[in-house]
Amino acid sequence: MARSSTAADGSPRRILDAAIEVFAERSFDGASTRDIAARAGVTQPLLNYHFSSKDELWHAAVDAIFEQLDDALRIRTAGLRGVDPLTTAKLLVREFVHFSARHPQLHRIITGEGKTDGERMRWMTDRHTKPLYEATRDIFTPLADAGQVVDLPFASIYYILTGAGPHMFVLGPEFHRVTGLDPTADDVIERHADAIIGLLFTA
Amino acid sequence: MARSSTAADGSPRRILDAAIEVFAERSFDGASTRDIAARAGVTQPLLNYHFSSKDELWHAAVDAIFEQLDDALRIRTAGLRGVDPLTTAKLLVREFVHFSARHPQLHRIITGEGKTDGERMRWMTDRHTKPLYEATRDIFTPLADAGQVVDLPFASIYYILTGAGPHMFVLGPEFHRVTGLDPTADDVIERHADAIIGLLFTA
DNA sequence: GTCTATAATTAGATAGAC
DNA sequence: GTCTATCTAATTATAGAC
Repeated sequence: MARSSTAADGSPRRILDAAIEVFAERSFDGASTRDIAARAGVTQPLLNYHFSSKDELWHAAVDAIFEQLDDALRIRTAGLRGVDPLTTAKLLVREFVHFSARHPQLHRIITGEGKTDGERMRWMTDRHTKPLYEATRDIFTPLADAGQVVDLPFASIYYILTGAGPHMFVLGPEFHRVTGLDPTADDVIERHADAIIGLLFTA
Repeated sequence: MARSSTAADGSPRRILDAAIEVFAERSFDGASTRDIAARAGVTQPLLNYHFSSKDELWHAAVDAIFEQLDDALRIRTAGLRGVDPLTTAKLLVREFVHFSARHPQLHRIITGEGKTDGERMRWMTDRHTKPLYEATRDIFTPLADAGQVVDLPFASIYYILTGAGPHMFVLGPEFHRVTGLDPTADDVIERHADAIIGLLFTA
């Protein structure tokens, strides 16, 4: 079991949590190590002590946020042995929407890096995004064969799910200003999960 | 009629086009005015001559890219007087997906700024995003009343459309690496537009 | 209108005390 | 393990020649 952390641990953990926040908000170039250090309550050179460079800190932060997603999805499926694949898939999609609402940092980082073909994008894609894509495909393919999922190529389904699911939370401040709704409110999150599930599943 | 530009004009226009590119790729903080100047083929102080600061250049770039969207949508609806509202709405959604594919910069900038509650986010939302939201709502509301649109609150529909529609193009490099598909290929774009329309409209 | 040169600030990283 | 002090490089913006 891995630390999901809400802070409280030692300096490395607090630095990592602050790094996730700042990298998500400002992207890699815009994030300053001084800002990260300030939010972690430590001085800036301490980041170089625990993580040897800004680049390595970024990699560690991305590992940590993806690990939090993996944990959330794994916990959701644990002890679901007898449940049918369709119900399991819907529960996973619901958990994914909930996670995106509670941790908009993940998709903020993904959209910050996935748009340019650089070293960081390739590392993140090979290590995290592609395995997630393939695991999701393995769950959806039998359902699609059984006609229980909307009839679209899986690539479309995946990018519709990961686009539509987190978007209102990624743009939380904008969403609130435009609609007057609170993207952190339980009923808004639940209704959005219902909407995504209703769109993607046909059974 | 406004310049849609593919470059070729004077320095201010070339600087603006380069600024859209770089702000989209690296977000505001990560974009350097030297990089923008280099891509525009001018020296860095010239940006301050034409646009007085990096901040003003950003505002001008955002106005320009939203103007390009407005132009594309306006041209699409021009001379569509006799066409019924449902067909018009579908054509607009299709045009929106096409625009997002050809100009992923727009939603790269939106996701870069809409995630933090700052001065730029508020300006962009009040001036561009909210009016677009309201115009879209005016088109969808009568269709929803007639049962021709999926039965969801409009806020959900809008953030599903603007999340799912552009996402594979915003993450173009990642999408290509994960799926092997080319997000600039005409058939990929067309099929994605079909998918979005199929999901949102019930008639 | 566009350039070169440069000022003022801030970035990431290192040295060394404790 | 954490700090203060500081180095070097890169940032935005300005001054002034042409």
